[in-house]
Amino acid sequence: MPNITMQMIAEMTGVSLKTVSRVVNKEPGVSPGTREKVEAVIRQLDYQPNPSARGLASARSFLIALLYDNPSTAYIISLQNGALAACREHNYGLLIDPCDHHDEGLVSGVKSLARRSRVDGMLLTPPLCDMDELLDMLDERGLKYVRISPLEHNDRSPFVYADEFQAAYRMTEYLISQGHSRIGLITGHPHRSGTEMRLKGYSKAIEDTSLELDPELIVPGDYTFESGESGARKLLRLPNRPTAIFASNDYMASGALKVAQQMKLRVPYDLSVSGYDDAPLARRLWPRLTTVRHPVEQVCREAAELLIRQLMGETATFDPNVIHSELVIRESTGPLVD
Amino acid sequence: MPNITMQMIAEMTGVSLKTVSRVVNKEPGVSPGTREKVEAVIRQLDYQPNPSARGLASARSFLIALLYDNPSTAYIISLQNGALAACREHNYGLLIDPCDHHDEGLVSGVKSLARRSRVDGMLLTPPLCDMDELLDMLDERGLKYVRISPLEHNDRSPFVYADEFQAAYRMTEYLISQGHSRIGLITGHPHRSGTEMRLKGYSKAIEDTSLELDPELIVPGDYTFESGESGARKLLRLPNRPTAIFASNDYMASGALKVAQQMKLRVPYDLSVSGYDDAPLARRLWPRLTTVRHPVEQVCREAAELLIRQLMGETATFDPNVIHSELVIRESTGPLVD
DNA sequence: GTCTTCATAGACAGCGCTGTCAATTCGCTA
DNA sequence: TAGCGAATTGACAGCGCTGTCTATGAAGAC
Repeated sequence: MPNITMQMIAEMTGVSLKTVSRVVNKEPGVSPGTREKVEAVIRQLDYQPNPSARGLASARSFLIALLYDNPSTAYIISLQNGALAACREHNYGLLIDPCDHHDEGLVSGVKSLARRSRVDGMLLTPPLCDMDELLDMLDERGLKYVRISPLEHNDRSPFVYADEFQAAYRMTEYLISQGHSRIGLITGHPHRSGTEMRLKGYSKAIEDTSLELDPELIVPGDYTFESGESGARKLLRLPNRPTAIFASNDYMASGALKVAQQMKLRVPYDLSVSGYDDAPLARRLWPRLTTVRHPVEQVCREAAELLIRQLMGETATFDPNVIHSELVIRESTGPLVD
Repeated sequence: MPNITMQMIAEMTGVSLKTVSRVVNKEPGVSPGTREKVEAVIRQLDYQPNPSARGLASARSFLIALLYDNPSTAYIISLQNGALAACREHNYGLLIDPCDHHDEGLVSGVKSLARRSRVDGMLLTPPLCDMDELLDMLDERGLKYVRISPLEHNDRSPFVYADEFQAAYRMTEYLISQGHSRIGLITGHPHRSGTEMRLKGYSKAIEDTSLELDPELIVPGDYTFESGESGARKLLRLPNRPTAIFASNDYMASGALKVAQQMKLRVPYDLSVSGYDDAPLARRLWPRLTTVRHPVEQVCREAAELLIRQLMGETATFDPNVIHSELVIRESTGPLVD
């Protein structure tokens, strides 16, 4: 059985090729009656347009690329799932491309990808979305792109991010509501997006509740398990140690958990520990981590939607696209219990 | 600057369009001199053939799909990286498609993907590679596919797998060499590939060392953390408890670790625990897990190579493609110490 | 020197669609 | 009832390649 073509649909319906094309692409200028007739035949034969022919004739590929450089597999998979959802909806293809932002050849590598694959647009994730060199190249080539959780909320291109400030604020507020007045914070990697927003959310919540914002209680981390350990150790050795630790991600929180266990502190009775991201790990630890569900998938989905809509001709919107995060309360936090 | 086309290369070199095409596709029938001249111009202009045009003219898409249905993000990413490596080498595109093998519409979903995207071939991962219905559909449509770690090593299609039998054998042998004579095994999910090979490797190693193969020491698991916990609990409550536990994957090993800690058993001094897969988790636990590095990436890379070579016209090879695994000795195993 | 053979090269017709522009029809108005 | 603009439809020329077939020229056989 040969593949079904537009020509065949046209002949069967008794209209011209072009009219079928109009129906398939939901273009205007087709009477409702004709449209319906054509659609019926299309459904009946389960016609699928040939992407190569479409691409050749219209000088587009109906492909977008997702560029990432992140060590966390769970994060990448979430991104992908989000992007895939949007792609499926609009019948776009998704090409994935792992990058290394330390690589000198990154920009030329991406350029070469763009030339080879002829993708119509790109989704840039941290830290790639903050590399000016890369953005310059894309601008130069006229490639559309959407940034995901960029550090800079400028209007260089559309971008999407989660309300990490607000989420951190609410987490801190929650810990305070559990009776904690000395809450330690282990910050994230200084050059990563989110780090600052999480810190600011924490600080603002402390201030708003007129607790003391003790700089001793804020220790640096870098999102690794090890930095969580050392951060927690530092906090727990303080003369007046905190009764709760808010780690800026779940890996660091699990490091904190380990230290607490080593110091014979019972979590949550002697110490509350909370994380951020709701990584799979958060549910596997014991006690399970109270954390923030970082809506990575939705953020990426929204970004892909935005990109595709732009490619389909909508004018770019530079409104901030904020996705809402959610607190996940589990067993690693609670009031102090003797 | 308009895009460079074959026509332009042809004009610049003073040869015909078709000759350039021959050079680009490394077809025979071009004299070395001409070939070199054309290649020089191609390099100079950094010409990249238009995939849509190629696809349209040759009725191929130069795209392959990777289908997966697996909860482990690390596993998926490894698969992807392997497939991507092969694709990059041969200038193929990779489309990824997460599936749900419980979904009734799976087969028709994949069919629809194939029709929409026109992929030239597919990479099937467990458990999809063992769904006869799916394979039937692919055969019917004439789509080439390569199976990754299938349960059945038949010659329905080429397939690639890792030497899990051998790896489990060597792990068991290693534990015996550390002085353990009662080694518990927590098996994997009964319907998953690998499970049986790991079990058989264990059994054979025990027999070959003329130790007693005690059925009490083999407890069922299903690759989840929880089943690791309950399996370990069962083993450690045995009157004559094992001094080493070999869990069929790292999640279950981490469950065993937790139980050991709860029972105040010092790992590895009172109990050795080993896993399988070398998941990221294995390095994050304390003590770090002795495990087997499951060469997922290489397996998938090999599979993609095989598929692409087939698509490029090589006749299918049904030789078993076995990829070698490696033992990773860390701190969770060792001889007993009082 | 002619004839065959082979390696090399080019001409040409699409692949299945979209964009442009021209043709046709329809609903009204005057 | 002619006339007009808007809505609807279709004809046609490519998009940039590949596959098929034919042309050219040089080498070798006789």
